[in-house]
Amino acid sequence: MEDKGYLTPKQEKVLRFIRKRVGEGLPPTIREIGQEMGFKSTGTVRDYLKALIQKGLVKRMNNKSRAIELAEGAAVFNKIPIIGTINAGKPNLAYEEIQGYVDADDLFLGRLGFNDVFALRVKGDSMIDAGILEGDVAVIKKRPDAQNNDIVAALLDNNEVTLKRLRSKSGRFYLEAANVNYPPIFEEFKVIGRLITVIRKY
Amino acid sequence: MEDKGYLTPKQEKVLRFIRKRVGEGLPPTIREIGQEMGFKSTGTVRDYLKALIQKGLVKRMNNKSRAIELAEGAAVFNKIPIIGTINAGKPNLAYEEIQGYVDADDLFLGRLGFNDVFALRVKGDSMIDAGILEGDVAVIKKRPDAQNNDIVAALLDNNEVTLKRLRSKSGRFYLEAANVNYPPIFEEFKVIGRLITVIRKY
DNA sequence: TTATATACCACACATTTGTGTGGTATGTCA
DNA sequence: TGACATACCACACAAATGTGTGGTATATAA
Repeated sequence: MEDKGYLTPKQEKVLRFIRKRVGEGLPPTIREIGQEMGFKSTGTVRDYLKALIQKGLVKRMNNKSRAIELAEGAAVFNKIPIIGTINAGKPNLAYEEIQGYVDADDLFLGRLGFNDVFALRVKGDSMIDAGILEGDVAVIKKRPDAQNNDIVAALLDNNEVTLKRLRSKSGRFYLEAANVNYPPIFEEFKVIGRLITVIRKY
Repeated sequence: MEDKGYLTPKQEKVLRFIRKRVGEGLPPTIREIGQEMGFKSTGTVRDYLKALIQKGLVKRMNNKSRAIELAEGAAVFNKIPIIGTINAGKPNLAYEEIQGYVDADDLFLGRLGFNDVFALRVKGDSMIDAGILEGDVAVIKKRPDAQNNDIVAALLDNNEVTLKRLRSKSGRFYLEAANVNYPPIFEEFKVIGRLITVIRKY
């Protein structure tokens, strides 16, 4: 199960094909894989699938057509390359040095359930020193284990929501803006969720 | 084809089920749809599919199992609710006032092709005043129509990449950091792409 | 009344698809 | 040499799945 080990070139090619097809919305049949790979026997494809299952990259359901699922680590659709780390301070990285790939979905939400997640569009500048600007989308995970120093969405007494950093001083929690022009909030509040992602589109 | 018109409640339910299954990676068979809907005949399901195809919401390939595709406008997986606008300045919005939904994929990349897009992880603090922090993922669209004031990924003479704001002064382009501690860059450079999205995970 | 449309069911049939058994050829290890 | 693994092929069979024809019941319009 955990023996991901090395994949042979052909095993990799099979996996890539499965990924592509799953990404397109229609997993391949055994014969379709065989055709893609140039195999003339369904048995051969099954051997490859067995190997991929063995290595924990793929799951299957029996007696169901196209029922091929990418296992945890292999579910990488919507891949975009990460071409290294850009240095926003002093440039220091060569171009086109692809470090790997990220799954767009993964990058966005990770493997959270979508049920506990919602998004808010940020208005105002009270979190500007934390790099959160007006217009950004703040993705919040509900009922989380929010801790001191986390940025949280909080419900205030007047039934309004605000995004602030959760702080505690001498045992008491309060909300702190990331902007010196805004005073801390000491009134009653309830933490709705914790900020897990910020997305900004230009 | 364009007669989306209204869907009957059952047609909507069928469409929802297809969406769900496609989102899960395995489109349903005709019989699976029938079972979900309580239909006892495959013919009934085919009538419904025909209606959905007629209305331009679904596409199919013949003689292929599970070959149901969501047409353009219907492909909305990964929906997360937007519960209004959060005010990071002064709280002013009621909780649970769902404004609508966004498609996670859409939020992330919009409807761009993935081919011209890549990501960089930001290092350093030269763009901090633009709300771009160390560790953020910068999504770049290649060979774009970069204009003055756009934030761009630029290739410098020494073959290194940097993220800066593109500026022009008296007809000449240069790169400007968003941090007073960094001087503008006047040396030779080539714009690789334009910053379209910033993602930060906490 | 007839005609037409909607909303289903029954069921036979063809095709697609998955399963299972067994085979050949090649190479490696002992 | 024998034992074993890898990498394939052939092919029969069963199960899943899509297709096609025709039926019933209900409502609506002409």
